[in-house]
Amino acid sequence: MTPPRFGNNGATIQDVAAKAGVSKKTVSRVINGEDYVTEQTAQKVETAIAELGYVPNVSARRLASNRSYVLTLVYQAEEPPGWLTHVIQGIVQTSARHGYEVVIHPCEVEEQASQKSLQALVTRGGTDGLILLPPFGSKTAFNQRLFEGGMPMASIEPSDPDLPWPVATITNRQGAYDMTAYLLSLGHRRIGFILGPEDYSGSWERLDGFKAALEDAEVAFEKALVVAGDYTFESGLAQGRALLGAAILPTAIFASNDEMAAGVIQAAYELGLRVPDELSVVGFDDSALACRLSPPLTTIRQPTIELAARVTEALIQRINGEEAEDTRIEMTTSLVVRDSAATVTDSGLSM
Amino acid sequence: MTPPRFGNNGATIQDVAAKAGVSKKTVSRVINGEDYVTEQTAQKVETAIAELGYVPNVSARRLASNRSYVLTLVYQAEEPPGWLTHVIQGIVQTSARHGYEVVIHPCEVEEQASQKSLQALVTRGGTDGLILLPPFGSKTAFNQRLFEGGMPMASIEPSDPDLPWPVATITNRQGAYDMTAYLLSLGHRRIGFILGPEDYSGSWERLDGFKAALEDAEVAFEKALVVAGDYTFESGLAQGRALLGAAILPTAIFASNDEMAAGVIQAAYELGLRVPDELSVVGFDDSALACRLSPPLTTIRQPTIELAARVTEALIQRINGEEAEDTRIEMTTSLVVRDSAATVTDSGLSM
DNA sequence: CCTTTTCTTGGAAGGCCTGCCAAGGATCTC
DNA sequence: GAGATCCTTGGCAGGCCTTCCAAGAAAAGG
Repeated sequence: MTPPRFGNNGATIQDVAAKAGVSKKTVSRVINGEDYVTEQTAQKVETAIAELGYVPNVSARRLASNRSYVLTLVYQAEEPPGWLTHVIQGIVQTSARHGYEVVIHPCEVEEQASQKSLQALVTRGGTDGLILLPPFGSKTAFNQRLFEGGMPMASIEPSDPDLPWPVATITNRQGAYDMTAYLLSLGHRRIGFILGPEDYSGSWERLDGFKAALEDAEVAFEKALVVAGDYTFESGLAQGRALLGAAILPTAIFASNDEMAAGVIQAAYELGLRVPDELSVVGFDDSALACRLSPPLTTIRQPTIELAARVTEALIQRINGEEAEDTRIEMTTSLVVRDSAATVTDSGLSM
Repeated sequence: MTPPRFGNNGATIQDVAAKAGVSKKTVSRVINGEDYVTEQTAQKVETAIAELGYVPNVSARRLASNRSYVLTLVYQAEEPPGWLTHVIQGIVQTSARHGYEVVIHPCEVEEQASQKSLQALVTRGGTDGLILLPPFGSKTAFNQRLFEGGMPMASIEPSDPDLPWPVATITNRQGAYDMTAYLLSLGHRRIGFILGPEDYSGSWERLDGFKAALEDAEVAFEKALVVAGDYTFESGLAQGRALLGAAILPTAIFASNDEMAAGVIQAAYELGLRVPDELSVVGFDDSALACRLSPPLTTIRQPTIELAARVTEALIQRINGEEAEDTRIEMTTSLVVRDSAATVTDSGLSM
């Protein structure tokens, strides 16, 4: 009936204090790296800690300090972004350095339940900060309420372009511009574009970059070549089929993320179109998928781990009440040329 | 200087008790669903809780009960298994139902540091249970020590076949048998096999199933057709090249996971071999990657979410001191036929 | 009807740490 | 050299919940 115990049957702060011949409070100061402790006293305490193998009890610390030392990662359960594991890496690395743990909180979208569970997590003091992944980084009434209630939060690739909390994003527009310029340099003039979800601001930024590159190259923008996807493989497949079944065929398709690009490659495969000889296909994100496709996907790399690390840093600063240096982090993307795009050829044009 | 606060500025158990006209202890009983509370009293308490919007403070509960209500997921940081997000889903669902939160703990393998951080997590009472993903589910001295120290733990797809703690695995042998039988039914007789990491027991079980199917079909097992990979895409690519560059060509290649199968497909692509017309390629796991490849991969599905859910259930039972019903969970796999394997043809044989 | 068991509640005593305040000593200032 | 200022340490009072124990009420048993 009694629950089993583990750990902290060992030393407590009291034991360390006794061993070092100081007060609990002084030990506490040493542990937390506070000022006003003599080098000598600190030394004694450190020694005692080492000898006893003392590790502070998190629960007690949390209760006393009214902090949880927990950061919560909120993302979509069913369709997590392909870069989730990278994001986690960045967050955990940084969190660990500051003594924070990371709790994961996969949510159902549009779900009352997930709001309730998040609300509960927050009100019971279960977390010190929230990191929101798309599509949660938006100005919903719920988020607004959390923010105004003083909950530190941060977003990676937010849905809304301007949020009052720290935000980390990439140069979506420039990335799309670079990719489009690259395709143009290969001679492509009819380039299909598959848009991301309408409610992500990044989707529009990518479209924007695409348009800008066309304009700069004085290539006419054709509305018929732009179709709407939602960053899923399935939408890429469907829209790929649509683009390749239309009257005027594109010689290249720029899917605005890798998942959709994989869908396009599959659509091409179904139709017996060889990539890149007969159709160039490019993506965006440089997710794990990209180099596993055949042909390996030419795409835009985003420095996800570092992005996550930076935003975590900013969040922790905010938790500590420090004025965050950068409340809007923007990291630059880079073009990764692999094999899925090639110079436009006759066969491509004549199809 | 003072850290910001959020939440639990609201009601405490004391407030609820006052409002309901009972003692704190009685409220506690209601919250924890203990016996010996009248329906009527419980009702009063419930009402008070609802009206005050009371949520118990986790830190206090943790300190008092000497439990953390946290489960920790341990996995490899650099090369997380492709089914990680599914595992997380299963774990979180089940944990949430039991009031547990899930902390992620990506580790470096072979790293003193990760052991230290895990040890710290454990001794300071930061977690009630560990869920180990490969390659951590093994009989290392460190794990043994944790286990003997009374730390509840569980493994998914363990490296060692017999562990003293609960283990969840799939029918690796049967799955590989089924796949091989399927390939044989398509007429393949020279089937290449790419093995997983040597120190995973699952790798050998899969090889075992492969051999058994050959034997049952009275097809000679050729050692030269078995090569060693390590479940990474890169190893699949390398070994795919090796198999396809050898003197006697296989008509099909069975990569023992999807990542490696993707590598083989890429190797075939490089050589201009059409899959499945000239070479059949199959995988194992039915990871997200499988249906995104072109052609979509024929593979073996493992019910990852449910597997994770079941093992989490078992772990929580153990934490609660209940004798776990099943200490070894084995779930059955199923063949998923897509397009990457086809009947063996002349072209394949004559290559 | 009284004793024994079962149910239902309450009270006190912590869990281990940190925040706040105070106090003594050292250092500085003019 | 006396007062002001800083540094360094300690003590106490919680934080909010649970565990343990006790006690009264109700039910059961003889």
